[in-house]
Amino acid sequence: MPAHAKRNGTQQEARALTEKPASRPRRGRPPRLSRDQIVATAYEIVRDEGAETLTMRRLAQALGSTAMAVYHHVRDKDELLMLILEHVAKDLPRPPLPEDPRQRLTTVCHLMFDAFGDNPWVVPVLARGNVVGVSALWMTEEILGALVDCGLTHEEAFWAHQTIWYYTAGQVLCMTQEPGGEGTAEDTGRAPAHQVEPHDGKAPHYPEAAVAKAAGADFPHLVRLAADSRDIEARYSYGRGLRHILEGALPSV
Amino acid sequence: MPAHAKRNGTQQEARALTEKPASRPRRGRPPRLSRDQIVATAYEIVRDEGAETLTMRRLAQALGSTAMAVYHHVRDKDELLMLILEHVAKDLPRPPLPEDPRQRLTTVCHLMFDAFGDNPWVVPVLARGNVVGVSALWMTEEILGALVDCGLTHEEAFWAHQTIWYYTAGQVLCMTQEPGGEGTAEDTGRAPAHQVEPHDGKAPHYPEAAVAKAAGADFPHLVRLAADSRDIEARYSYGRGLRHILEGALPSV
DNA sequence: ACCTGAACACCGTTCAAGT
DNA sequence: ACCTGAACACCGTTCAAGT
Repeated sequence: MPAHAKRNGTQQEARALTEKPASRPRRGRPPRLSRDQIVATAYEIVRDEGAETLTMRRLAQALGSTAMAVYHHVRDKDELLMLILEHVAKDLPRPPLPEDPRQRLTTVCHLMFDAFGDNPWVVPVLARGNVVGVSALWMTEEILGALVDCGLTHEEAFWAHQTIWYYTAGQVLCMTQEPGGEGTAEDTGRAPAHQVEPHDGKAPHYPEAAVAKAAGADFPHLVRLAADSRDIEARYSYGRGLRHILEGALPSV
Repeated sequence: MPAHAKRNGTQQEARALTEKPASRPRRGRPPRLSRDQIVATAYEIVRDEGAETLTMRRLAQALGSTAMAVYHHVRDKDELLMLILEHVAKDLPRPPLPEDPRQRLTTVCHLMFDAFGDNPWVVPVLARGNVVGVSALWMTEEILGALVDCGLTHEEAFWAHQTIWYYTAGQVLCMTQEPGGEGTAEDTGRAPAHQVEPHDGKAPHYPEAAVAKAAGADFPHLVRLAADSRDIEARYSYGRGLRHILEGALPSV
């Protein structure tokens, strides 16, 4: 008994019936799925529901097709992820950049950070390193160029770029921690067990949790920090860390 | 923290069947598995074969038991990971630290980075944020303390710590990219398809791959970098990025 | 109390077959 | 050429039962 025998009858047909130019006579069955359609739908899933909910079966269902039909257009899930990556990189805004190299630097870095903030799932994909988002390469080029224009050698520019990249990637990855599912306002009823009880409505904050755990030990700075770590963290930003890096990496004005 | 909140409400006492006379009379079957044993074995798997090979079934097999036996000692896989984390944090070296706060800072940061280098799998676990390795908390404390001793306010110290942490986490996460399986010297026979051909024996390097992909575009700095990016990268290090951050974050001497 | 085996609801992917 | 369904080799976890 196939569990999914019932189809969602009227789904999205007529969507990709763009004109066939009639030039090339195709043989065989006309395609009902296209790479672009697959990537667009996969992107919507990833954007709306997070990268971890993207499975081949889930995608197929959204396409009104089967998991294996997707494999006819895409080699495997890795390639699919790479295609989604390209899809978002392509549409990234590329505003005019300031002349001053130092301002250009911080502008591009913030563009990069914001792009990741909108698509945090790309960072783990990028960090795996076997993938290059061609359409976002201009950012790397601009950063390197601006660093050189600030007076660094090419070697120093690469090093500074590495540091900036690690910092950016690390921050995006660490910000993508909370699942934030549907249980926001409603208690799920699960016992907290060894987990620290949330201070109020929010999830346990790192310094608070740390201090609570290290009850016995003598960690004055941690304790002091835990007191108002939320406020202090609210005043931290990507720009602050970036300023530190640039002030240390660039020749002083 | 309740942790053992579900105490024995059914305190039936003093029935004597198979007396374990001497000390505490245990009832029921004597345990053949212990939490410590489970954690130690799990750590060995993770250390020797990588975090992604750790599955409950694999662990049970290494223990000569079944997957479900493990669940009697450990709530779920998340708790298991946290226990392994504690296990390695506990054995971290804690050498005497230099008096000078600035030297202390770089020393502790390098200790942290090296610890992660030996156990890169912990960074994704830590980045999920719902876990605190109590036994490694002294590093956070030392970093905060040293930053304050360098003249920062507590707020500034926290910010600098955030930047250092993001940088460190990012670098460890990005270094953990290559699977490095068994196909090192032998061609697997798979077609490279759209993937860039390795330059020599090694995996395609980021700038090389990037330039190869962006064939048409005009990216002079990237091209220039690709020429000898391997050598330049070899001269980059954690210390270099850290120095930039600290020079920008600390008051100038 | 501690452990077992079967089973559930998934996953990515291969394969042989249908149109 | 394009799509389908069944099947393989996995996952984490629940459940009822054994000792």
